[in-house]
Amino acid sequence: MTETEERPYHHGSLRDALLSAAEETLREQGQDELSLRELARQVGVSHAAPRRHFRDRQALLDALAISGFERLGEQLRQSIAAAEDDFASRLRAAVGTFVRFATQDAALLELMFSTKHREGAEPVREAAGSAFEHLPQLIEQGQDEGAIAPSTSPQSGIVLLATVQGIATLINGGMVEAGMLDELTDRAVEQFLRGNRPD
Amino acid sequence: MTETEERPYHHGSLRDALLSAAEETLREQGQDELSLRELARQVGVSHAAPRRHFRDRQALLDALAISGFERLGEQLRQSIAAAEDDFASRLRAAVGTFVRFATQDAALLELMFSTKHREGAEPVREAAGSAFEHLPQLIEQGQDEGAIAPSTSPQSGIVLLATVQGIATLINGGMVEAGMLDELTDRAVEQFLRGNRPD
DNA sequence: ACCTGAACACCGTTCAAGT
DNA sequence: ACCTGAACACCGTTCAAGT
Repeated sequence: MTETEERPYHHGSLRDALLSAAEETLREQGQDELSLRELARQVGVSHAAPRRHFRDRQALLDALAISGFERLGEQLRQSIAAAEDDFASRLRAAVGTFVRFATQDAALLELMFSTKHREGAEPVREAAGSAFEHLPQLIEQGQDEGAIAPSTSPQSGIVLLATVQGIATLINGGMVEAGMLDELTDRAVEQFLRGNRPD
Repeated sequence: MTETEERPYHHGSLRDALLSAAEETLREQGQDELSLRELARQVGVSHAAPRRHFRDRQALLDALAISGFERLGEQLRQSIAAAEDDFASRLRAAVGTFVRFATQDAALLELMFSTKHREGAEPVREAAGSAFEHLPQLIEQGQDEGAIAPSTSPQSGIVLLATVQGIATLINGGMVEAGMLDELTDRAVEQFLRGNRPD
């Protein structure tokens, strides 16, 4: 739909053009179908041009993961800000946002949490850290409100995060019916609240 | 280490030979490094020979995922059988087994729960179902023992499953330090038990 | 600085042909 | 039935050269 319009690149924003073409391909075709040469073709440059901006295919994938975390972080921030001020409302909003993001962009989720950027991809992990940076504060708020026990460690937040990621993965992989999404996430939140409630 | 011994194949067990070579490559090099041609070379047949047993690369990946689920299911069965008879012991044993499997074979875990076999890979999902088939019974046992509430639905089990998968994914992807593994899984189990306890 | 074109080594997949 | 060898179209990556 946005292929051969007027080519506003050729000099300006090759990097961005490649990235957004890649996002689209990732969403619609999956990671295996993502080819540097094909992207170059779509964007209208030679196959060697992307090299200036991404040293290799993995660098492109890393960049996609990073922009994914940035987008997710932004959405989390917004949904928390838009929710009621109490802990439970904010938590539910954040979890809902994450799970929606994760199931709407399955291939991207997979890429973001992939094994690939294990070594040498510090930036990806930093981006992941930033996306979830408000989580500890949220836990604190819950403790201050008395919604969860003061003994609740920040690691309980990580466990909840893992749960949501896992639910999305099970659904994206087809191991669990998509219709169960809401029920499972609701249950996960309830379990978290009950499992960490005071006294 | 098992490359060029005496080649006991050439007729017999090409399929098995390819599969086990693939498992090794997957574990040591990752999915991207997995090439049909290279496997054929390792096993000592022409590059077109694998075609007889795997119609394409995806079929090989599916077969790897299936054998992964079979192995995981077997390990789960054994660890449950070897544990004390009470619900909590069995649950902890099963969760520990899953998490160990998942972190020792990161690339395989990723493949097993991947988006790839979404359409047309019924066998993979069946294998996944078999691997976790004892989970509902385990939940029932917990209810019978009064360890968890009678209202606990089987879906709580899925949530726990998702949690463990998620923890492994976070660690395998380097987003969480590997040293936190035990702490996180313990916390996940405790939260599950507290979140579903009776009364 | 940014891009091109040719070149290299490697894929997955297909197909006629061999045993 | 099972495997081979050649062929096709496609990669990622590199590098000298152009503007």
